[in-house]
Amino acid sequence: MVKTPLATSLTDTRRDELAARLKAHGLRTTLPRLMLADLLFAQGNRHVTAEKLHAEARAAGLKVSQATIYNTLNQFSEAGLLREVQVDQARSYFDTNLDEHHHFYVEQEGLLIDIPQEAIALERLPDSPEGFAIAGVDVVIRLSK
Amino acid sequence: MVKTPLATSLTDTRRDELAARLKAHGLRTTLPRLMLADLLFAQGNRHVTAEKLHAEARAAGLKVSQATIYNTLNQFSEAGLLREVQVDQARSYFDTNLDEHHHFYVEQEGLLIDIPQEAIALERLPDSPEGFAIAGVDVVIRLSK
DNA sequence: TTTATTTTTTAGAATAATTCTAAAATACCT
DNA sequence: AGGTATTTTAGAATTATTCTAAAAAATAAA
Repeated sequence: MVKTPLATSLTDTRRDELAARLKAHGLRTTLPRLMLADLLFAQGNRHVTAEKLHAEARAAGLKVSQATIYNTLNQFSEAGLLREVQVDQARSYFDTNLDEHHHFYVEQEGLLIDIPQEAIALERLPDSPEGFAIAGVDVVIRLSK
Repeated sequence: MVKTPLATSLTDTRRDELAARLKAHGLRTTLPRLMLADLLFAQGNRHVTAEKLHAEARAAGLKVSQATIYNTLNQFSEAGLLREVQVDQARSYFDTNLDEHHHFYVEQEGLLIDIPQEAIALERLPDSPEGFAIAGVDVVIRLSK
């Protein structure tokens, strides 16, 4: 008899999909990773902080430690399942949208909104200083009420 | 007899200039502020972290506490003498260049380089979401070797 | 399937940047 | 100079994140 702690909340198909995705990115399939992946990837693109994801996980009945949240977010980022967004030096935000794109950020509410790359015409770009290559171009449009 | 601890490193003219600048921005003239302002504004535009400024201050012979460095950087920012730049969530950077402009950032070296606003053609900008106004547009070009 | 090996998870301590606190020092006003 | 408000300070407190070393779980081997 197999113990199914709460993986019940995932259908078999869903679990298989997510497991395949983890494996494809070199990550072992574990219950915390499956559940966190489900929270992250179930509902279109999202932006989360470690704290928010932890709260969601607990709300969903997953008893997972803070350290695992951080480990998972970092591993997912390194594996290319998430991307870290730099908008607030106080908190790290992780974005499930892997396309090149930009962001609106409402600091007062910690709210991040995607801007598709095509929505901004970044015509001219200055030459990089000697010996450096462009690793990425991030546009953040800061909003206030 | 007046004690002149080390304000000696500032000429009278320089001290008066800086004092006027502080006053114009609603800040009292104190020795720490004068000396830090001198470090910040003496040599064209600069980017500093609290730690770097503290090191410079001590190297210049100013015995100033860490708390004062933070207070001063924050006050100068609020007063509009500095602008905080968001490129690294681990550290706060402060920029003496108040013009609207953008940045190259070399994460590995903690190196920030200004890009004049005109050097980037930000043609189309998307409409802000209902009820929000644009507070600023920041472009960060991340560089690597 | 049992066993051995490697990877994960975890609680809690550790770290690092920054802020807070309340007391001593300094600046400014009259 | 004297009185009041503002600054500075040392050190404690806070917060996000990482580290540690041990227990748990996953894969590989037998």
